[in-house]
Amino acid sequence: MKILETKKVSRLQEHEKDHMRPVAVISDQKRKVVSSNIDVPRVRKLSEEGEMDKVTAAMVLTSLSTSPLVRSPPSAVRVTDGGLSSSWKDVPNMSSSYSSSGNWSWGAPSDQSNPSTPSPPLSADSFKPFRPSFQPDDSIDEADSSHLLFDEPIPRKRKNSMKVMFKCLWKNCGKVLSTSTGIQKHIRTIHLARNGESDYSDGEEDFYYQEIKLNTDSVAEGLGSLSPVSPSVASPPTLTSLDSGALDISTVNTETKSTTPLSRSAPTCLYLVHTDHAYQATAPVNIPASKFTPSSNGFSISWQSPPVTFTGIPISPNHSLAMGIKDHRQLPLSALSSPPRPALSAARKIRGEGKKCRKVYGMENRDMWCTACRWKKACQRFID
DNA sequence: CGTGCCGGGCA
DNA sequence: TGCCCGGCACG
Ligand SMILES: [Zn+2]
Repeated sequence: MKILETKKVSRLQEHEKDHMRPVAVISDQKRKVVSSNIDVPRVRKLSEEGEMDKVTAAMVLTSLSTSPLVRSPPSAVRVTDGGLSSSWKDVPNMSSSYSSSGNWSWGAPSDQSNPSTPSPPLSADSFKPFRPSFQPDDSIDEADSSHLLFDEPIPRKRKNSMKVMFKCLWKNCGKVLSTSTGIQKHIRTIHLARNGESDYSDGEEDFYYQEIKLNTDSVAEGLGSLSPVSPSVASPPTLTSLDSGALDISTVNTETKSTTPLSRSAPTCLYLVHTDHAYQATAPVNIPASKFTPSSNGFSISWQSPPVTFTGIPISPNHSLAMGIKDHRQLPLSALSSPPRPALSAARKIRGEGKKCRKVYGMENRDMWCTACRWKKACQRFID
């Protein structure tokens, strides 16, 4: 233990690059190392409510993917407090199943949880009793038989040929594109009505599409299951009709389009769930999430909710991506005739899209990564 | 170039 | 077994 600290200290000192940094704020308890002289006041103003509920709302939206009712919001995009007008009964969440499957002991044997949760300020505490008017007999999935995630014993095994697509989760839109940027642009322009700015992406689109992986072998069946609506998804022979340019064609969701600018941020009020992915390190179990509908094959929904930074590290609230408007065309050649291609995905992993602990918390807050990330293993907090 | 993470090394 | 790092793939 001593040595550990010393080691760490040495490392830090070596790199001592972050002098005035809110770094070790949390790591005090156990390894107070350098924190002795840093001593961050640890102020936490819960000022950014706006950010918060926006995020949460987005999360909710994500969860109820294809919500039954649509009805545009009566008014007041977001009630100040408490006034949330019920409506959406409940949110069937996605499969957040993560049962320490063999590997390392993610369980976090009830340790870290210090009196003052080192975790991000707004953590386990705010466990809101969401679901305002909830009928017990209704929904919430029937079979709560915790079907475990991966069908295979070894989840982390690279599948041979997997193709990853992105499906729009908007109400009646089921568009499927093959590139994340494509789907993002689609969502931005079509659903979020961000038409004005060509490409100004705040992370919001991330919540409205889902990354699906389908085996190239059984492409047909895969698509069939996950595209109940939207005729355009039929998926032409090879790749889908990917193309950022011509996406506004085809299935233009009527209501969303017609409801004028208000339609953006469709989810409206109902920002309460606040799932707050309690990360396994501190708060052992739960992540308020029921199961994903036990339909056919369960593909992984990319949930993830950016934990709303804190301390002032910018991470990525609105990173002004400085991309030119360059034409950016899809090189057509690549699709056809690609003998030496397949090896690409076969060899290694496909690199999950979602931000992992490292990017979220940053190098400086390394102590609040999940153990896996700290050890450069597959992240367990933000699975994808 | 930064990031995710597998394989492997060290205690 | 816990912890960490080299290094590689990938965007
Ligand atoms: Zn992680």
